[in-house]
Amino acid sequence: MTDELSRQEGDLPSLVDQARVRDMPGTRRGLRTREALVAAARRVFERDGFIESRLVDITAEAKCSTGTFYTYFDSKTEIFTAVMQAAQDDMMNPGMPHVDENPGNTAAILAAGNRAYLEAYRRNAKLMLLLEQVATIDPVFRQLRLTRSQAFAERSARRIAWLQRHGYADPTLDPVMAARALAGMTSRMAYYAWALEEGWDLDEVVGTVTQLWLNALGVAPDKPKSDS
Amino acid sequence: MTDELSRQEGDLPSLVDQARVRDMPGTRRGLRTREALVAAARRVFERDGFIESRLVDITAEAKCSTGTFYTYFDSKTEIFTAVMQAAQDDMMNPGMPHVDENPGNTAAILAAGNRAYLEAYRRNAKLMLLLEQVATIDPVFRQLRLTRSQAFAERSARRIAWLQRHGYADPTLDPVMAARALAGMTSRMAYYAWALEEGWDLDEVVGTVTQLWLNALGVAPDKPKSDS
Amino acid sequence: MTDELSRQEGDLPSLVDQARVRDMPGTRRGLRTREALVAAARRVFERDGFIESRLVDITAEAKCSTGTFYTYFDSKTEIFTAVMQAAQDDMMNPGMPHVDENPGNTAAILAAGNRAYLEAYRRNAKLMLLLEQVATIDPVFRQLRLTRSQAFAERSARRIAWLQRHGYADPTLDPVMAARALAGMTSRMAYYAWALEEGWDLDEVVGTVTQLWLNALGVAPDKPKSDS
Amino acid sequence: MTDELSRQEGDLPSLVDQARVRDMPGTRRGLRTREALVAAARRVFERDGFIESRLVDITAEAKCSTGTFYTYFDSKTEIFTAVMQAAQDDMMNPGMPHVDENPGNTAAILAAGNRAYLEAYRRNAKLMLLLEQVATIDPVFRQLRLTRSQAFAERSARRIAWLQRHGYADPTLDPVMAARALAGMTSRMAYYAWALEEGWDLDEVVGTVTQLWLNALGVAPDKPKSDS
DNA sequence: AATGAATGAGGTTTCATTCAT
DNA sequence: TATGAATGAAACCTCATTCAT
Repeated sequence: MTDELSRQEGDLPSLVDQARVRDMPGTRRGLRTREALVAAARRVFERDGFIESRLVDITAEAKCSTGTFYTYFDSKTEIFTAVMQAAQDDMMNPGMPHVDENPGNTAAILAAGNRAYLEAYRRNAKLMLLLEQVATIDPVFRQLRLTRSQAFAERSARRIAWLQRHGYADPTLDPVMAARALAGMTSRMAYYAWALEEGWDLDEVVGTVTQLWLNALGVAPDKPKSDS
Repeated sequence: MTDELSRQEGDLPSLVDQARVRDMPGTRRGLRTREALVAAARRVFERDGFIESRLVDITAEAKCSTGTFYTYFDSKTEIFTAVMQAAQDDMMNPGMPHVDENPGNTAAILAAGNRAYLEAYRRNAKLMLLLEQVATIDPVFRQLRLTRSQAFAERSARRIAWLQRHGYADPTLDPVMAARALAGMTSRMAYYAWALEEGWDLDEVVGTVTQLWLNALGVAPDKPKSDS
Repeated sequence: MTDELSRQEGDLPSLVDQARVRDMPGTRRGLRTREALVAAARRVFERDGFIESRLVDITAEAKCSTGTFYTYFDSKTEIFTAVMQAAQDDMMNPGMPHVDENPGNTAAILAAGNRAYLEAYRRNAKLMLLLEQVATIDPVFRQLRLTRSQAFAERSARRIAWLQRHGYADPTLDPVMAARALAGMTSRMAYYAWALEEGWDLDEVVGTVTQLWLNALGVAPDKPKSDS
Repeated sequence: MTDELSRQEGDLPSLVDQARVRDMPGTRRGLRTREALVAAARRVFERDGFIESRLVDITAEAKCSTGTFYTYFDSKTEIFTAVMQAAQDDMMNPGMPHVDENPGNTAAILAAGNRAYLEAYRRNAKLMLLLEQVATIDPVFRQLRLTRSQAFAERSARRIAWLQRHGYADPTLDPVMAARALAGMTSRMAYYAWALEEGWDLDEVVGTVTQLWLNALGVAPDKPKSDS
């Protein structure tokens, strides 16, 4: 039982696999131009949204010609993939501190996982909003998100089932559905907090969300459920 | 304590107020044309999405000319408002059965509220997906959704606070934030179930979600929390 | 044995069938605009060639906006089809005078057919050059020309076979291949005379071509071959 | 009276003169690169046509960079000239066997000339189609073809005039125009047979075409016209 | 002599909106 | 109130050619 809950919806584990990007340029100059384009695209996308942004805005921001864009990308969608790609490492490695994986420590484990996730979300809030938008338009990205959140839920589901089997969690819950629901709750809170509104206190969100997870699963702070 | 939890994110209480539509046509013929346009727009929007749909598709579907469209609406956004408007009644009146509002009956109340909400969502799943899309584009609709979910949360928050005050719910939770989180969880589950995937069993979803609400709030099935 | 030789390569009998044009506009105004576009396109095509001409040249010539073009045509190829369509009547009805279809009159029949064809070609020389160009680009038009010239050759072939059977023509010739060759000769002469060069005398061309047909087929001016 | 009829439209006698190519590269390496480019260009042109082919396709096929192209050629047109140039030898030396140039042998001479021409055409059919296309676009190549076919016609015309003067051919024909017509017929047959359709038997085509030449000119198989 | 990234003019196409009928 | 042709700004994309390395 390792970091089963340390990743949640919003990470981008499979973006690489599903939306292949074309071969990287061979020369150093080409690499610099490509990076400039990706950075420019991120700024423009975050500023104007995916739909409202124009390729010419991106090339202008990157200080290159429209033709150059097509040297590296085939479409707005493709450079969006590259932007997400570049942000992936940060989203994928939320810098979760080590926590003792002892079942009696479930509260701390969940807290750490949620904090890591929410912090990563906050760092990339504009990008997440962007992904939300693109997912409503492009079925590929919609499917991507779905697959990903299913994968996350599965891990949480395994942890929940384990807790249930050992008497640490409410045995009446369906582990898969509960996992989906709670992961969805967390991601939605992140969305409210940093994609839409601004300024909720991170600690407060972490505290509430973790508490709700614990309560919802029926995990007693320090002893197996069956003991009560 | 009335139906504080019976409405959740996804309803459209304030659509009328924020996105004004122009005056209704005077003649009977005009009324019919307008209705045909709204119905056609709903079909086209649901089929193609808001962005991908063209006014000419809508007018073709409504069997009228493009010019006629502008007799009744000023823009694509305006007819979208009208479509949402027309769907509002169903979304607003989820047909919730009467439930005894006794605090000891909290489980049944929450179950009924969740069921009503989820059923309404399922009936209007495509429209909800649509709203999701438009909200990512149009700040008016984004704000609308936010305001609405805040309003819902406030009602849930009041109920939670009431339960806490009377010893029926975990007193350590922030009622406002918990309300946002749990309402978000429910709406996200509805989104997964009927906007993205297909075929989850309604009863199961209702059961799981309600159980999670109850657990999360620490509501004992039949006795105040303080009694335990 | 009627006008078997009265049509040759260059006519457009099947253009209608193969490259369907979209429905005609309903209103008188629309009809006028469409006609203006087709007329403008013919002028521009004849002036600049198909490849070199731009849609904007056509719309400028027709004094309408670029958008209007797309109300009536989907592409440059489609309006080219329409231009050919419009020229078809003239090419199809070369105004051949009545000639006595008596076998002893073969020379006069061939002369009349060739004259009619060559005159029609001369009237539409620029258009024929254009078709030549488009045929080298677009397989549809290439196939069209091939099918058409095959059809023409078949008719000539029947006439030749008839002449052979009755002893009026060289029986050693393959009627089908001879027909293809002689029709090709005539069309090539028309091409040289009026598509590339300018100023060959029509009567001279008709005379030479007819004489070559007669000689080539071995048709004696006034008596069956077998009599010699 | 030498090989006056052994060359016809389709050969490229004057390509060198009219469309100058730049100086050959000095080094062996450069020569190899240039040759690779020309060979690649021929393949690409034959595959995609002149208009549809892109320089980048050619350089990719030649396994060199786009920049290198401009070391050897100034434009797409120029490399096309070079491709034709390279094919010229084959087209120019159709490998015509020696035939006794005795006037009584006219049939054999014509047959040999036609066969040599048609075989060369068949070997280079795709290239001829290509030339056809470029000629419709580029006035230089159009003029080239015209000049060439005029030159050929002149030679045939001289032979025809000679035959007429000595009573071997129909004296009523205009030798120049008849030559143009018959050469055009032959080239058109080659075009039908191997540029458009496929599978006509070479011997049949040679036989028919030669027969038509003989008949058309009124050349008796074995005796002067005046003897008949 | 070779490279290949950068350029940008030049084309095509779309579609919300207007307006004369 | 209804019509539907006309508009044209605004986006997209291509590719021959240049040029710094």
